[in-house]
Amino acid sequence: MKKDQGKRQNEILDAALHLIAEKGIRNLTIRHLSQAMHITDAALYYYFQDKLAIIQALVSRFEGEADAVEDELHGWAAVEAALVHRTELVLATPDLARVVFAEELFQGDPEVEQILFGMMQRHRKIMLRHFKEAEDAGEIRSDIPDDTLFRMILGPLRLLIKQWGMSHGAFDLRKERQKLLDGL
Amino acid sequence: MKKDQGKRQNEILDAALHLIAEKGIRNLTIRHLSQAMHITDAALYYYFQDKLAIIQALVSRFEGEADAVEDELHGWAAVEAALVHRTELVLATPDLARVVFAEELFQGDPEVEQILFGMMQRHRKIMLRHFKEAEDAGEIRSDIPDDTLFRMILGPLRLLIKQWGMSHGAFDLRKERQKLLDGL
DNA sequence: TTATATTTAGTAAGTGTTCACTAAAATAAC
DNA sequence: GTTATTTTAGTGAACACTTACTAAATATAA
Repeated sequence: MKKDQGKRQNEILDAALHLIAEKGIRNLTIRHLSQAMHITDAALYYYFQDKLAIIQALVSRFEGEADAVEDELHGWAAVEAALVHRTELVLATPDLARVVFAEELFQGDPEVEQILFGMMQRHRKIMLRHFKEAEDAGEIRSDIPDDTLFRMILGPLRLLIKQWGMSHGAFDLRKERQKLLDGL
Repeated sequence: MKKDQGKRQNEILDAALHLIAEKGIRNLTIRHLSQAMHITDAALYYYFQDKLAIIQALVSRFEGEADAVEDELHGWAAVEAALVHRTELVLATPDLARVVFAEELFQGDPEVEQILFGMMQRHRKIMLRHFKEAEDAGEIRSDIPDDTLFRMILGPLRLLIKQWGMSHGAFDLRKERQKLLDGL
């Protein structure tokens, strides 16, 4: 169980993500996953301890991708960059669009829920910091509470990505994202 | 199979909603549902043809509640009323908060997906009509495309309700809703 | 040969669903 | 007003199948 496990593990995670994107979390079963990988179900346990480990790895991997923060930017520019980064991430991995903002999918798995919750909190903190900078720089109104501001900016983005995912990429995500940024 | 089936059916739907709100859609099984009702699993089939019928009834019932439209209001007032109505609905049935905007929960059931899609389209049309009226009345900017406007208003509301649901009602939904309306 | 990778063959529990049957209540016939 | 019939609301066992998971044997590659 040594060297190239990581590579194969990633292939498995890709397949897992695809299964979820296709038909929801209920479709992510050991059997389906092994069939998608063209191996036996038992073979999966060579790479992951159990099913939970697969889901956890999936979630963790996403956080790694999502938090490629651009530390050079500040204020409103950083907020914009974050929104752009999210949509680009989704464009690069369309399966993500049907999973990213679907926290309910993992409802019932307390351990996964906790990981997800931690992720959201971290992300929220980063955004709030950017807001503060933007307010100080006079780039945005300062009469709106931070949490409300967070909802007013992230809410539309989430809905946009969700609509795009549900429609299976039926419209131009970049174009709609730009319209949204113009509006905000 | 006649008269007061409706009443018992509704009790079953309440229990079903509760099960979903608790631990996600995976927790809605015939066995769990029958146990929650303190009857046998077989008895459920006295009231519903199959499991799909239960989910369909649940979704349909929600639409009935959600579309209690106030036809007297127009323009921005109607938009505001709609947002208020949604939050009040959620407050009245907190279990809803963990299910309402979680379309992914039903991913994979094509029939349910279609019902849900129809619901969303109808809702969207109603909102767009209100937007048009509000624009004509000069109550809101008219330089933002309708779909973007829809996302900018409904997105934050969805996120707000979702956060409230995930936190199990940890904050004052009415207060946060008001802050949101002030911001918009 | 020795790690690495995968299969075979199985487990116990859970899934939706159907079946034949029943006690009690409401309805109809006499 | 009692008897006969039907409806209501359920039970309990079985069905065919899926779930996550495991131990042991086996093939593949260095």
